[in-house]
Amino acid sequence: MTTDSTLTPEQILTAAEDVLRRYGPAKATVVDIARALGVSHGSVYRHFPSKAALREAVTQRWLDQAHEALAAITVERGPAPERLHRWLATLFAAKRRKALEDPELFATYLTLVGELSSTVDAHLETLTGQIAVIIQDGIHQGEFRPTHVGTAARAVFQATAHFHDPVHSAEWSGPRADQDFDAVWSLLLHGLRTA
Amino acid sequence: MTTDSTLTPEQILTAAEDVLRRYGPAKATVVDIARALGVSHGSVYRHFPSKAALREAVTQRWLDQAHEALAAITVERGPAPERLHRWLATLFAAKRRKALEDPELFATYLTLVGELSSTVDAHLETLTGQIAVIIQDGIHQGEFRPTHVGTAARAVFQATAHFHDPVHSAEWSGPRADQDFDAVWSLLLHGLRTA
DNA sequence: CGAATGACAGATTTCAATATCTGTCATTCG
DNA sequence: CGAATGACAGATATTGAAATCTGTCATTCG
Repeated sequence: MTTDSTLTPEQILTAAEDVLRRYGPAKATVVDIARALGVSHGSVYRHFPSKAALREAVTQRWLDQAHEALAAITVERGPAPERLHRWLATLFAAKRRKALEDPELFATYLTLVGELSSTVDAHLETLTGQIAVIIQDGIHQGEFRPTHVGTAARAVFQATAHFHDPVHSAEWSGPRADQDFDAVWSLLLHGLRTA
Repeated sequence: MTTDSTLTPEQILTAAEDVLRRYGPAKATVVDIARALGVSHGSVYRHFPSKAALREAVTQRWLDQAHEALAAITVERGPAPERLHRWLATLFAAKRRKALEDPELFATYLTLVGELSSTVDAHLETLTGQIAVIIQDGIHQGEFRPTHVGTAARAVFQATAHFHDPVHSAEWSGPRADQDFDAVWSLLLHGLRTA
């Protein structure tokens, strides 16, 4: 049922997302969210200890959904170089799409990045972990030079940070961005490959 | 003479730098700068058309001075790989040093980056141009694979952006930063080298 | 005559009063 | 008895009036 008699965290999260989209991260209040649900704002605090925790949960869910395609690529069996390229291109495209289609929630995410780094750090570790898996596969396949995969994964992530880092989202428009990404990718690919 | 009877742009820039350092970019006013010089604020407007132009000139001068060592490395004759590494390390170190030693002027620069991109773009073009020169030398020396030097230079600059981009200056502390830079450099070096 | 001044209008910033919000909790509701 | 309420205190945000600043220009100064 969509209109259950008891209030669930998921319902609150969805309502919060709507309110965030409508009012933006600066204006959205817990009272607004409670009003959207037809309950008192005290009830919201039964499920989330603070507004910050609620915002964090919204962002977490939004981020997980935005990145779900990446996990799939990670566990594929094909050639690692192609998979790594596709993984990075997908990450880049997902961030760009979200920034354009859902600017209010993207702004919320950007705010979160600035104030609460632990959630973001965890996410970044998940992402570099996925890169590490693909690089490991590439080494097994004989496509990539054997190296410390963790170090290499961090390097690949940071070298492409300019293209997926939300703080640079303003520079992601235009065809130049894709050209630039290809140029960096080309360099990284040669760097990872066996001699 | 330090206390000439006529007001020169250089005097204004130096006074502006002092005021900026003392009050920070948000509080410093043209009236403050004029007071520091013992003149009316109208006089300042004889030499600079606007406050924005004055701030831009201050940042320009500060940036030029911060990067002067880079131009020297560019025109050296030694092996390109070592020079490129040193060039990048110098850029990284210079940014980091300025951020720590001169936080108020660094904040001014950061403000400028956000609002007036043309000056910054010009600076960035100068820097990528220098990278291109070194890569070109490397190709001549047979150290680097022949490629479009402009494209490769942009790629190198963007792949290392995370380490010299002022908006990420908060992440430049600790030994992790140097390790990460080395890992990215290693990847880029292999990518540039001849097979 | 060129360089500097200071009064001025409009734009921006400050500041304090007011309103709203966050988070708590004793109480009510089912 | 657990879930929801709404009144409350302290923190934060909004607002509008006053102060300050930016940029101009007719005038003065050397």
